[in-house]
Amino acid sequence: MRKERIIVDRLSEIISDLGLQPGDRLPAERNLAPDLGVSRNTLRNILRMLEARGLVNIRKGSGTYLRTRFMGAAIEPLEQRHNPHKLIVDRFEAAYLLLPLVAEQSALRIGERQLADLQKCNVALSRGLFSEESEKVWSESLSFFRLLGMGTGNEFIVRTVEQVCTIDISADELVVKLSRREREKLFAYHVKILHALRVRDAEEAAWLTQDYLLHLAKYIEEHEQVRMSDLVFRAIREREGEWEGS
Amino acid sequence: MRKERIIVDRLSEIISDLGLQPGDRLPAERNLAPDLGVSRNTLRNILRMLEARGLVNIRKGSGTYLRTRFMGAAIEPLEQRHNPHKLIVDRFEAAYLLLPLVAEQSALRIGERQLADLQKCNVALSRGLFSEESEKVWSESLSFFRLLGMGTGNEFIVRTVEQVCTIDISADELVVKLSRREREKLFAYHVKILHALRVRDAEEAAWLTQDYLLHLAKYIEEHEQVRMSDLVFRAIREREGEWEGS
DNA sequence: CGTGTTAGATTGGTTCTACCAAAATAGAAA
DNA sequence: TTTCTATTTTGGTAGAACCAATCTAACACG
Repeated sequence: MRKERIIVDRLSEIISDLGLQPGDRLPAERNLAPDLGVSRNTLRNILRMLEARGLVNIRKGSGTYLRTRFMGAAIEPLEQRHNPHKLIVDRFEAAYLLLPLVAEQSALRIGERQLADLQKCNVALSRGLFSEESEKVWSESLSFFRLLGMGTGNEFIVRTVEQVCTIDISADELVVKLSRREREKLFAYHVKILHALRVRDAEEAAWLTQDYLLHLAKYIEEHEQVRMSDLVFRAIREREGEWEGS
Repeated sequence: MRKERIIVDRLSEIISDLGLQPGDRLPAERNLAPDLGVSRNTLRNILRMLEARGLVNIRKGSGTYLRTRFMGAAIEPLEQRHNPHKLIVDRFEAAYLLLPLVAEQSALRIGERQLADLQKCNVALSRGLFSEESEKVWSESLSFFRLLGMGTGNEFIVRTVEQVCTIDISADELVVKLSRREREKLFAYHVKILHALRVRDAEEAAWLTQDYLLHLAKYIEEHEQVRMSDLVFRAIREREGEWEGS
């Protein structure tokens, strides 16, 4: 993935040399590829990636158009990792902030079919509980929140959830190993959240989602020597008291 | 984009026919491509897209591994556009929900350099106010919020803001024409938001951001015959009272 | 028997060339 | 001027050849 970064940097230079503004068309692939020292095919992969991130706008037969001049900056955060765990820390912070809102809206609008999908997802999860491949379980758990996002029916919210709920194995991302007991605990949240959605209790759904995330974050802090962001850290400490009671 | 959907569906069938579970390796690209009736090249693009969305896990020299069995559902929402304005409606709703939180966090952590970037952005905006190219002004306005997102230093939040603040010209997206007076009004928000960031007033930054969005949403409702989502619609009506006073 | 090494096969990644399809453009005809 | 058509430009797909990381299994050694 490092190679792509170099190419995007070169591309940024070219864009800035040409003085391209948002909305302008950038050179055709056939001309651009040699300048970057890669094949057209590889360039296309990169442009597709940039399109997925909304930095560029590809129109068949017409050209590829620049959407924002802050291109380097958009890729930049990918390497500011002073902390090797920055990815997972950022992920949890973003999830802590955004997912409860998503759950709240989802509770208000989710349809029967989507509730059924969530049900299926939970069933798959519960089966996974008895296997020892914790990685799979975690990945199904992410699917649950993806489906939750779809419940809102809002395309942009779905995309946001996708971003937050997608672990990038190709990066050096932490793979969390969960104990059996912990898996059961977390699964209980899934059940409760689904129930809250069914009875349209938006507030409860949001609260449970946040609780789930904080619980998981605390577990990771303890077992993987990861220090969460201040925001999440404080939120965990605040809620710990309530957990004691249960 | 419709073709990709069909192929992903076929792929889902194959996966289910083979009884593949999350974690299993799916057939090699060379074997899979013919079964799907596409070239290996095209298949690779699709697999890359699925990887970006976290549905599969590609390992060079080893194979492509399935991560979740909910594959078809992940592509679905992209085509439910009964309402031609659904894109902009969804966009405003997502922005209304998410951006205030982003502004709040940004106010707490944004650095001097990034504040300077925002300042530059505002200067560019104010210059644009006197030209008649309202489209570009709007695009700079989006840059403002992009930079705001970067102020949080959280990679995932940045990506989220990118999604929400990026208009997709290739889709049939509405291009908003703003009157001179309206542009000045909206620009005033930029100045106020930047000031709030400078003095680290998180609450004020969040409130102003929300206000800005609702103001703009109301304008679009009136001038473009767009009916915003219920959530945004109600929020506008609630806040209208406060606007009267000013 | 166990273990480390190595050669070959497998698999994703890249390059190259040719061609297809949508879009933009220029020029002829009305 | 407007409208239509032919041409050019541009992104999209196809298929073959080759590179590089990985895995596999046979082999040699202790």
